[in-house]
Amino acid sequence: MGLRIAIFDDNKNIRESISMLLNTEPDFALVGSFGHVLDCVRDVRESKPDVVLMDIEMPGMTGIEAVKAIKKEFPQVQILMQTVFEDDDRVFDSICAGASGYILKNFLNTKLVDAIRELQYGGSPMSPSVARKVLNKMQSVSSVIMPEEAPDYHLTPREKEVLGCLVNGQSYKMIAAELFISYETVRSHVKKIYEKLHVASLTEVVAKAINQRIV
Amino acid sequence: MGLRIAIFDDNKNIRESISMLLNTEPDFALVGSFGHVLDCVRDVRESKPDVVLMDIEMPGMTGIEAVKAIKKEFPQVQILMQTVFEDDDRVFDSICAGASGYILKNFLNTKLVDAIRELQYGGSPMSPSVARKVLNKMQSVSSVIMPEEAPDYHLTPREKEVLGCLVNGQSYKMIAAELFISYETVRSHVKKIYEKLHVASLTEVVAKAINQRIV
DNA sequence: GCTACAATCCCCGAAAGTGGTGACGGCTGG
DNA sequence: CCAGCCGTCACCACTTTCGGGGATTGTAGC
Repeated sequence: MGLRIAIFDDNKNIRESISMLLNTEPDFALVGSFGHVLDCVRDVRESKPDVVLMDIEMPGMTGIEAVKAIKKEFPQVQILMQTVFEDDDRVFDSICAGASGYILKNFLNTKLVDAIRELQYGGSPMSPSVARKVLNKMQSVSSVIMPEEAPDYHLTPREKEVLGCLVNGQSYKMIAAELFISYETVRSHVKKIYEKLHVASLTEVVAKAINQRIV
Repeated sequence: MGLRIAIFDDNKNIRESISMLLNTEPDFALVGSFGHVLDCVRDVRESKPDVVLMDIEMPGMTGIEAVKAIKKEFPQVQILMQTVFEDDDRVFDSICAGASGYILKNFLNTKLVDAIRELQYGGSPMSPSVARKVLNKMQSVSSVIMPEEAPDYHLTPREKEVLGCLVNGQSYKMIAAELFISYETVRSHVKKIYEKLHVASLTEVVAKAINQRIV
């Protein structure tokens, strides 16, 4: 049984080149070749490919949106992006959209078959230069998702509970009702929280709590 | 001029194997070979490598911490992680720590020299299987850093400015002073913001603004 | 020229939050 | 057993925010 492959590329010559490349591999079956992505979901549904080659620069809907749409309907489809540029943001966006590999058009001839094989075996082919961009992006966002050791403010469990309600935008009254305590008690907790977080207003508390992931 | 390389690996045999591998390349210079990372910063300072090969499994300080320490002092040093496992989390942690490449020990013989060359040229060598793990991680965190399509609330520039001050915990008075407008004007803007964000209190505004990165 | 809207300003009454101070029971560790 | 902390509640005086109005200027678009 062969590997079913579909191409999306607005350049007819490239589609034909790829087609010829794939023909050299006996177990590769080209099941679709499309010049635009406007009907990409339907195209994929009908051609049922295992692997999709997607040009990142496409007229109409961009290749990245197409990836999103296809991945949403057919999560198991492996998508290999092909592009002439190594644009940082688009590499990143493609990955977030669900692309599994990234190949430069300059290297289609020499690398395409290998790349597809890698996809087949569960890898993510990408050139080291693209990988570098991915890593850079990753490092730049790691500070966002890991907000350098959050200082411990020694909040008691109850205080954390109140804090959680605050960041949900609840008023003292609402919190009192939810926690089955009096309005004044909520105030007491909030006052303690103010002291411990060294702030003086609700907005500061909420901002600090969210930014430092105390919630 | 050659490329200066240092090795950190607790296995003496591996260090020697690598040493021999590197010797086959005339422009590679092994400037350090260390069995532990306890003095890694000092070792790097003294041996001044361009590229560091770091074993991820090390006694005492872990290789990942070592990467962090080295990168902090010498950000320009390229670090290639080597490991026997393709552990998702550690791959991810290494990248966040600042590693630039990832190579499996099984493939040291065939890939090491190529990998170092890639590093030299500004790439990030990694096997497709490792790349896949990186991509997976990336996709899983993308939802955190891009919290489901941020709707556009059509805030005017001025409103965004006020909103920015709010999430900094400033009171209306302080904002008025900072933006050189009257207290009442600040109120007007805030009222508009309330309408547009469909909220009814400052805390909700702050929470929404931060969580949806409107700031 | 008219409309739309951003940006500025104003007032009032009601609601919510802030700061300080004090108090009570319960539980824990020295 | 007593000091210390958590969690609970209360009162007072004060500031700030909220939710309705309404008003003016200027600018951009039809």
